[in-house]
Amino acid sequence: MQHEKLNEFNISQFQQDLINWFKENQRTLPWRENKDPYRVWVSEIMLQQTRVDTVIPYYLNFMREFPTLEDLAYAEEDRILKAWEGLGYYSRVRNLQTAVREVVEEYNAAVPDTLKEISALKGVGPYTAGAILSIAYAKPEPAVDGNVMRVLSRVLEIDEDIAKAKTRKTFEAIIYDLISKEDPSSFNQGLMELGALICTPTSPGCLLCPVREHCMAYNKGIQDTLPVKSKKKKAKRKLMAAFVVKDEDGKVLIEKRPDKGLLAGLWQFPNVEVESHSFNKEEMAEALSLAIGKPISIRDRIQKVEHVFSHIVWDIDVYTAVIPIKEWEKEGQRFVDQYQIEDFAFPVSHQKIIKHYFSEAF
DNA sequence: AAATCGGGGAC
DNA sequence: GTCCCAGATTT
Repeated sequence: MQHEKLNEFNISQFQQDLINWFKENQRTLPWRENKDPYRVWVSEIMLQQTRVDTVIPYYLNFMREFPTLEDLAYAEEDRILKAWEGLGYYSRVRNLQTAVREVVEEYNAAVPDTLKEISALKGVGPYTAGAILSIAYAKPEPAVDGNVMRVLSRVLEIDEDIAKAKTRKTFEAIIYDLISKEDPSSFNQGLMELGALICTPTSPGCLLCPVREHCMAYNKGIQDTLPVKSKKKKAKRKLMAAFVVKDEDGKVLIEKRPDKGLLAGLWQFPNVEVESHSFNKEEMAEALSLAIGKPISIRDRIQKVEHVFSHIVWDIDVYTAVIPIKEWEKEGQRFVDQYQIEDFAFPVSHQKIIKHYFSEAF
């Protein structure tokens, strides 16, 4: 039994109009050069919650560094994180490597082509599984992302809240009936490309839309009221103190973040959360001692950094400190100069500190 | 079901 | 400032 939303809907004509438009108007993108499952996979992970224009240079560099599944499987963690530096959601690349290693070991380096097997891989959720299966293996599986929910909410006048997790299942159920069995790749990519180029979040270009005739929202003139999406609450502010600790050679102390949680595995300057930003040298010295496990006195406050995440805002005061004698370098800590520091992956917030510190004569 | 997990670009 | 982006995982 077909989904009720598709009664009186011309499915085959919709498929044809969408696929023809996609074939004529799709952008030339590096991951569309061929259908190599590994290349498709990497692109889909990078594209999660990330714009095409942002991904392109990262994708080109990543495929140059890790051209094959095996290259990625055997790479060191600091190298893959460096390749991901600035892209955000860093667990994506750690999960990708975990999954690639499983494919090498369990599937003889061939990306599995069944929903059950591919969905079991780390970091491969419902969207990514459908995207790889349809694009690389021509399997008629739905790949429901934000674009698809926006486009179909308008075409079929669906007013479920797309911010709710279960709403994705509604669209998946519809797409099983709607998807082209002859060309599921162009169908899925066509929906996404349409969302990116025409059926945009604000002021959709309906007059240029290839499926305008099929669109219930357009025919009612209510395309601007869809999709329905509840708002998320705003980020919480955290006051931080970060420290550039310099040794007698002018090298600075960096440390590796824990392998779980926010910015896992990236490198940073020692830092702590503070109650307030009053510049009190004794207070800050105590905070620094807590951060690196050594008593050291503060020299100056040199910079203020504000960094906005989705759910947190870091308000960082940056201090310098000098140690007279270099006497330690514990596990997960390094003293590096301004050239060595380039080999380590830093969160953007601390890249701002590097840039400022090494461009001035402190 | 809600929170966590980055960063940037468009408005 | 707000929204949202080819989402997945954890709580």
